[in-house]
Amino acid sequence: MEHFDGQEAWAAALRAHGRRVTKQRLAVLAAVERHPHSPAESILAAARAELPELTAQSVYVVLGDLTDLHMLRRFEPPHSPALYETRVGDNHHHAICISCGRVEDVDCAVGHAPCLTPHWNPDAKPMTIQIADVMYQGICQECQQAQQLPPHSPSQEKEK
Amino acid sequence: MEHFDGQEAWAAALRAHGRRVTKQRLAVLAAVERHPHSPAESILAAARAELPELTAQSVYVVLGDLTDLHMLRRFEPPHSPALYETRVGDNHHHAICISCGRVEDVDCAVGHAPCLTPHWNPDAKPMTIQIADVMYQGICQECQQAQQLPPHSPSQEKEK
DNA sequence: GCCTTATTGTGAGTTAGTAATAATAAGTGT
DNA sequence: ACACTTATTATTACTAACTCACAATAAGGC
Repeated sequence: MEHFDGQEAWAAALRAHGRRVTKQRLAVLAAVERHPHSPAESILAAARAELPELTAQSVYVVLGDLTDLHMLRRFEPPHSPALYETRVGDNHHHAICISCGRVEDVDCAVGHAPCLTPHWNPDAKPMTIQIADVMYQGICQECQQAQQLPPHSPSQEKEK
Repeated sequence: MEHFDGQEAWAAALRAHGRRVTKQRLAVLAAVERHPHSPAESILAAARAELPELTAQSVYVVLGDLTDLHMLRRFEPPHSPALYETRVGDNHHHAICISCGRVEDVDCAVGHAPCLTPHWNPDAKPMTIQIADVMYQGICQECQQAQQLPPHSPSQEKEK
């Protein structure tokens, strides 16, 4: 298997954050890396491929802790459980298809980090902004085509 | 009571959308208008002030339907139930204090609707974007001050 | 290898909803 | 004003996605 270097990199990052290196954490990190934008349940399923005795509660605990450490990023699309990814620190955004739920990464829209300087209303008390989570919601090309098909030639290209 | 005109305006809007004008819907709309950025539970409590027999399930149904009609706007901050507001159609954003949960409205950052044109990665399939939900997360001034107090003069200004 | 304490597992409990159906009442026509 | 049709609401389950308390286990320093 070629996941030795990834393994080591994650282990080093964990130690750097003062965390013990456990197979549960490594399995979760590997699963998130292989399946970006996944909910806890899918991460559990993926991680169990290499660590069958892993429990759901451990996944929740590990995901929460690693998110607090900023080793993982968590975001919550509307009408969806929380999703996780390993791409952190670059202030990128997400586009979600409201029809099929597919998620795409989108680079920060306005250069570096202008998203972090909102225009406050005169009467608002400004906050110190740490992150700007931008969630684009729309319809992906596939779902658009599926909807535009004439009503009497249905359910043929819906497959994947 | 001076909520006659508001009452009538909501009633007209409901009719315009082909919905019947019920006291439940009017109570929910009035409650959301008076308590912007509120979760379903708070809206229920507020609406019951004028309509005690209203049920939680009705509030969920009404909120969902009115949101679909775009008479209400719904957003889901992280670690929070969905919040509702009557300010719709102006593509404004929200800033949430990660410490106390307070929510502020923020006008659209870059003029009119540039938030609606993300920069797609070369290999991504662009979606047709309908809304861009921008969620600024930071720390409000009050929470900031509370945190910066020296550790040995605690819990005095936390009260509201 | 042993020992301390972080980490994980076990099992129950909670929040924020959704779903199915029966009861009610808005608005239309008379 | 009255009846009637059907949207709307109430009632009652039921579920998803977590959270919490505590017992069992195992990392990593000695």
